Amino acid sequence: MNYINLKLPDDSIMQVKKGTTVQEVAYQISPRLAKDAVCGRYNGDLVDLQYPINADGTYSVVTIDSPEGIDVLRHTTAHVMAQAVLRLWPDAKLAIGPTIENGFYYDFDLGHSITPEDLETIEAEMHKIIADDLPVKRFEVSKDEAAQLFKERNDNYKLELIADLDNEVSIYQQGDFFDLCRGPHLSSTGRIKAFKLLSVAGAYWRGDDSKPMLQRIYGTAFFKKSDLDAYLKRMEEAKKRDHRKVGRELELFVLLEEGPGFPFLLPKGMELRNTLIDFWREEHKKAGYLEISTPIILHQNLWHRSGHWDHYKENMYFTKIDGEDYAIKPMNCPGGMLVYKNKMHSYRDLPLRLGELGLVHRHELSGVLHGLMRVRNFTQDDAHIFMLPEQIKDEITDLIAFIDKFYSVFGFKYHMELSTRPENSMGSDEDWEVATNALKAALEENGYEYILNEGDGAFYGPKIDFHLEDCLGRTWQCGTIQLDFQMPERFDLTYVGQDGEKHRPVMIHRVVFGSIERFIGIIIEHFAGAFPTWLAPVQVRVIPIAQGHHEYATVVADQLSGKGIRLEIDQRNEKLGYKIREAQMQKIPYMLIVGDQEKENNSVAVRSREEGDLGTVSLDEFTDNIAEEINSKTL
RNA sequence: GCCCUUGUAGUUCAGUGAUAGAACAAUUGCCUCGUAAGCAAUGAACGUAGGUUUGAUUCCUACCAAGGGCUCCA
Repeated sequence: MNYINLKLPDDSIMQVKKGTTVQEVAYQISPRLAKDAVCGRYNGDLVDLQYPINADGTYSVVTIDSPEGIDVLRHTTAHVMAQAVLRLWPDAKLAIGPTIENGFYYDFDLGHSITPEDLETIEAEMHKIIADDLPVKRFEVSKDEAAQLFKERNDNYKLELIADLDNEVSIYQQGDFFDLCRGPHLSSTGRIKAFKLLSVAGAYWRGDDSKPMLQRIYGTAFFKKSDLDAYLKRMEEAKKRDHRKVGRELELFVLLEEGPGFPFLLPKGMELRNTLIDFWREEHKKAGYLEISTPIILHQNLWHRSGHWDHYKENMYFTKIDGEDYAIKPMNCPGGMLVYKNKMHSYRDLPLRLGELGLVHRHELSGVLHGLMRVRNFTQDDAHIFMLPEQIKDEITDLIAFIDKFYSVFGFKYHMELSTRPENSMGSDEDWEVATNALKAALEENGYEYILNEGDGAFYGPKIDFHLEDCLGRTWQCGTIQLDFQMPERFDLTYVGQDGEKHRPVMIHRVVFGSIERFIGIIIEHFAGAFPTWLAPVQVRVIPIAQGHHEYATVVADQLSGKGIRLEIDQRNEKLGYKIREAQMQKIPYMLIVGDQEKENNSVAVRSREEGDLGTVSLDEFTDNIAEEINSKTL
């Protein structure tokens, strides 16, 4: 009898008979482990439970509570869904069916348009397949054999996939269904306990808009019903704080048919925006920035010169003035270049930091517009920093700390990504290398962790992007630092060095919020509309109990607004409970209830949005407290 | 831009081949009120343009807009 040695995760060696399956090994370690086993990891590769181990190697069990385990479950669920779809519509052709972050999808090509109602029918069919507890089997075949199989099913998508593969191809089969798949899979369909089909959507074959449009069904699956329910509940939560819904309810902004992708900010949204901008200006002044403003419409020659005509034309809007061609700016940089060129600069002036809250317009495809998150015009909190080459690293180091300061105020966590040279870009390889290395050095020498995105840079230079994470764990790209050797070259920017000669400065483009509008959308969802007091468009609502208290309410209001506090008085002829409910729904941080007692003692009864009735304090005390809260930007 | 779904009052949602209904909001009146909805009355809508039909908000077509999706490779 042959024995083999398996190295387990705790570095111990286990001896088993040659040919023992992954499942059996797990059972020998512990029956409990075998019960929770989804598949195994043998010599680093994921393998099915039925996989027989024939040689020494490392071994570990993948269980239902690991990310890989859930992935396998979802993958098998995708196969079951494909099987159900084929039973219902035998002429369907299968494209791809991978797992994604929170579930899976499968793309189909079929004549019938799948409707949301069909999802229930498909689910019912899937439940039958699960109830039958069909064993899932793996076969390894040659490419030609595989091609033969899918030719019979007339499935040109799979044939295309097979053509791209190496010699050995694996097929998974359950009942009458088989699919091309790398695996691994659950051992049988009965192990699927909790799944749900979520939506149908169109998707191009291989994401290419010149290829046929397929029908994609999204779904998700979990090992426990309670996990599925928790996931669905989290989705509901996210829906409740959707910035489009909250923005309407709190009267922050609107999007109208008259301006698709062009948001209107309402008075309260404008308060929010102005508060953000005040904060931005204050910090930028402290950090040595000067502020400029450049025109929205500029002559087309400028855009030829900047390279936008060649690289960004598709996203730009154009207009004619006095017979000349003009363009509406999609970016602020060319205007910034002209400001720099307006006078001579000495090396002593550098780094020169020019900030601009610039309104840019970009033509985005109609199908991608989304609330404030994806729009056709937005305000960038831009800045262009001109400096000596030897100042790059320090400047970037300072910038990272600067951006960090902003995000901390909102309680956002974030991570950074470094993007390198894309196709269709400008400049020499050497410039790109120098620029990329400077960014890398600033990150690495300061001990920052980052993700590398090859080929994802801007057309004029590499960049560091900041992805912040909101309270639901979703990430949003906001800040970015982009190094640019091209623009100074194209605009022939110079400074006079110590030697009295002209030299070429290096430039950084950077934003902190990214788009002010989008940042507003993000914080709406992050705070679910319940903004910290310093940001809240209305910080206090004074609520007189009855009409006899209106006069004192005005006294209270005058004192507070004298300190710059934003407030409203609710003088409607309604009951106290009614007014409180409404203020509560408007998520106003503080309600000040004033009646006879308060009037007598020059006090206010404070009710907080979060904690309810806080009791009575003197008007002066409340004024001091809230001023301090606003000043410190307490979360 | 492309695919699917959806457009009814300020908002959320009913509904019908012939008279379009509710709740909340708004306005007005009554109640003068102590911590999440007092009572009543009133005004207010079928996205746009064609077509089918005796008759269309409803069925059909086009357009406009909104929602989901179009990177995550068997």
